[in-house]
Amino acid sequence: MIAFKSRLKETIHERLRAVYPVGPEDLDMAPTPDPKMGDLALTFPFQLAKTLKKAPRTIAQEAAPLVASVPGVVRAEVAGGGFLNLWLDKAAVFAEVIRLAGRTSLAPDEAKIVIEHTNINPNKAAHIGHLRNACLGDTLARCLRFKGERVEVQNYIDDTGVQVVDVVFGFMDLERKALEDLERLEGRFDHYCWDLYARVSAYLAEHPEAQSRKAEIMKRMERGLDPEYALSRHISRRIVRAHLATMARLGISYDVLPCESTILRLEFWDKAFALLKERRAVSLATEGENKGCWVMRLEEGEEREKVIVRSDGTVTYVGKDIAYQLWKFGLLGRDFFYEPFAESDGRTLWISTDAPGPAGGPSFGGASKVYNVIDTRQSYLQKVVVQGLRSLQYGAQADKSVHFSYEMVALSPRSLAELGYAASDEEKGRSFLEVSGRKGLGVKADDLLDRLEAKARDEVEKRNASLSPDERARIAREIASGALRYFMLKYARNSVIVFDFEEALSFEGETGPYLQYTSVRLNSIFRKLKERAGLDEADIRAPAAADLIPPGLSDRETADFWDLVLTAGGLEEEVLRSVAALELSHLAKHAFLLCQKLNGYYHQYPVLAEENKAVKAFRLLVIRTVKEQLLCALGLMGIPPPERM
RNA sequence: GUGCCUGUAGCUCAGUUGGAUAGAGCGUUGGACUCCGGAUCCAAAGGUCGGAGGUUCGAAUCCUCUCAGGCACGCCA
Repeated sequence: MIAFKSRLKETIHERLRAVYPVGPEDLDMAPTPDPKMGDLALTFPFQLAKTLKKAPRTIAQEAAPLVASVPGVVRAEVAGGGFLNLWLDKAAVFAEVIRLAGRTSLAPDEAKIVIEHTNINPNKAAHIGHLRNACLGDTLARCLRFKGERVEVQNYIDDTGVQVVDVVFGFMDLERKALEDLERLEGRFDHYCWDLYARVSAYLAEHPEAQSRKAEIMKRMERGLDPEYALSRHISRRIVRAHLATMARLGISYDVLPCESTILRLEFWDKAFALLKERRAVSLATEGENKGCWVMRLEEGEEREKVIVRSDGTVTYVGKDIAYQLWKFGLLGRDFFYEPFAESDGRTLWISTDAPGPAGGPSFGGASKVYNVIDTRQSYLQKVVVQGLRSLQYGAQADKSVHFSYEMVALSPRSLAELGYAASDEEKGRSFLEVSGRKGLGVKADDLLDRLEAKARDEVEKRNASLSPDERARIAREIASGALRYFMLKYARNSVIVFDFEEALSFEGETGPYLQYTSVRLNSIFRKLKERAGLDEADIRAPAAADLIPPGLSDRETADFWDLVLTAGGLEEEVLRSVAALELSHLAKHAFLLCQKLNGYYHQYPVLAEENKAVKAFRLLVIRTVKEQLLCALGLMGIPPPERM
């Protein structure tokens, strides 16, 4: 459809260019507000009115005959103050949509794209905020792959001491547990640490003197001394596995897990630091409050500078991030070593190590474009990182460093009550509250998924009692996953999601299960088709373009069919728009709209009961084609389509 | 204080980069053929797009001012 439209645009431009001073830029083709007014509206008469000193309407009238004879256009008419509206050749468009249904004619723009997402600190369970990150990142990856891009997904693991030291402290001092005790702990380990982490935070607030003990643990961890080091290693690795399991419930997976500990041990920073000094991107502050630090001057604003290396010689977070970003682009001249960490669907997930393993390991990074999926609160730091690249004269890479930012997931007062959280007076006055790991305040990803699954299981049981319990459980998992993924995608990224259980647990209206239900209903039609007529869905053949639309189809049905097919054909365009704006809610809304139209269509026009054979075949072809587009859209959003539900 | 983001129906949100009569979902009210599944469909009610100026053929969208809310600005990560 996108190819069809660009061919159309090219031809129109060629015709107009002969007569008017129009560039391809002036030639926007927008949908009309009402299908009665045609399919596409050209607005160039307005743009030309000034230079030609003619009324837009006159220009439109003159241009109409030029445009009306373009292949694919059946009619052109002037409307309003100077719009030139086009009616498209329905059969030709339908034929194109059938040909490309579920596929794409798009081509890649990049040699290789790296997407970094999820990035949960390995000290506690994943919560709803992390889910938003992972759903956005995974959907972006799917969209880019659909477009034909080569995509590598990285999940960065900050496994250094600072992240896990609180939990180590908790196990050692508050719980008096040794490594063997941890290994024997059953149940969800990350959930256990969630509670422990909150307890430690509360304890440290009450007992400031314990800070020195925590510092001591930290030191021993950094020196690799047991039992502290062994404990921290056990905790972080086990929690990473728990996070992976949580994300797997949503169909989210990764190619590689680069670890901060490896970045340090392989001295990525030293290499980056040498580069920064060599190219004078950082300088040693000799006076002022940053005396003794290596700082980077920030371009924008007044003379602000950011500390990159502290006066004690250690590197800050931003410094490490610059090194990591350089590596992603293959600019560091160094690589990690890798070893297998897990297997899923026959694919190996690799984790970075500091020592070479058996020969023939993979290699990662070296991208031409990098997306970092990180919430908007880190905008400032991401800007500094990009500026670091620019200061190193890697302007091209700086331009291709994209911060995919999004707003946080916060908790509604109702959710707080449901979680049993006692809000302070100050907190009570607010319309939402931020998730806080320190306070143990938040909705754990697994808990939410569990609740969704339980609810879905009830519903499935009501409707599909004849299915086996295993089957029902599988369907419930798919519904839970679809509900959650759609929920995370439907909001624009700059909108704070004020999390509310009732909304998140809804299966009606604009929800994932609604989309899934649409595809299930279609399955049902095709299942019955097979039973009654022995005809398989895949065997529905499209006639030649001239015979696609049966003669005598009512005007109303023609209009409804056309609306549906135009929407279905717009998927590619919608994906491009979503990726360009990093606004994946476009894709979500589009899929929802498609379902609304599809549901309305087959409700109004019975398929199997239709007696006119030509009309019946036509309707079958329509819903089969649209279903393929719908499945494609669901796949892009990672929403599983159950066979029944 | 500086920077970024947000303000649209009772509630939660869209609004195709400036297009024609501002749209969904939830909630409310009223309806749906022994029909392919009611997690569905149809209909009604509900709006000075925070406010005031400006830019032009045309503004929810762009510019200025202003009000309200959120976030960020560390030798934490």
